[in-house]
Amino acid sequence: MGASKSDSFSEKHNEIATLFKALSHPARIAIVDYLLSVDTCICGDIVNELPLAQPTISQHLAALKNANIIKGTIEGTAICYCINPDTIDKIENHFGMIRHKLKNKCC
Amino acid sequence: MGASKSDSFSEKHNEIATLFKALSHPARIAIVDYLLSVDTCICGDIVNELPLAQPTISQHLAALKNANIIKGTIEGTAICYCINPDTIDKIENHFGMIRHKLKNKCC
DNA sequence: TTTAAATATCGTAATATTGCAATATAAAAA
DNA sequence: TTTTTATATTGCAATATTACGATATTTAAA
Repeated sequence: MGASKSDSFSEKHNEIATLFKALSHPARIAIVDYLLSVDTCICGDIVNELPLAQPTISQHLAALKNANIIKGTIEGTAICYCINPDTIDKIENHFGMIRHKLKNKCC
Repeated sequence: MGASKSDSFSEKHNEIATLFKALSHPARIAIVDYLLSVDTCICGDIVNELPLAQPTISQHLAALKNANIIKGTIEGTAICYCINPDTIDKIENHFGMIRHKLKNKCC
């Protein structure tokens, strides 16, 4: 074996793990950070911001898009990307739950 | 190639990505969830809670421990695990930053 | 000291991820 | 229509992750 036994875990646990996996690479964190660092959605020019080849960045963008962490809108030959606040909410809510449960604990 | 080019990214981005990577597997989410579901720290018996073999769980626990997400204390032959609130804080702060930056945006 | 228990480590096979060159696609500009 | 620009896809090599049987380690109990 070697494949992740995702069938053995709850839908919820798989969903949260998938979101974290999308954020588990420094290039994808850097992309999110960059999208947040500018005032508007970014059309093109993400490739120039990172030390990776264009196909690699395209893959990372696809991973973020697939997890609904970013949204892309076609704008001519370019694509405008921005953060999807709904997904950020989802992750924050998970930590809210953790925080709440931690309140009742000793450690 | 194939290795992650972590040298090309900032310390900060690598650190955050490492935390998310530790949480990017459903088994590890399930472990965190279980540790939160009981009132006290858990000594032993994590193995019985998950549909994975003991060495596999040991590996997942090591991954969580390595990322400082959980802490383990030796208690006889067993080990008592609990969540490390400081690391949860660190992740929450990151989302606080994201949330703050999102406030000024259009999407 | 021997035995039992809980957990860790080793070795290894299966699978997934990362990265990029080459190439394809799609839309605007010339 | 041809060219240019921006992004996606394919194919493949390098590396990382996941899982578990076998075995080692460690400590308590007998």
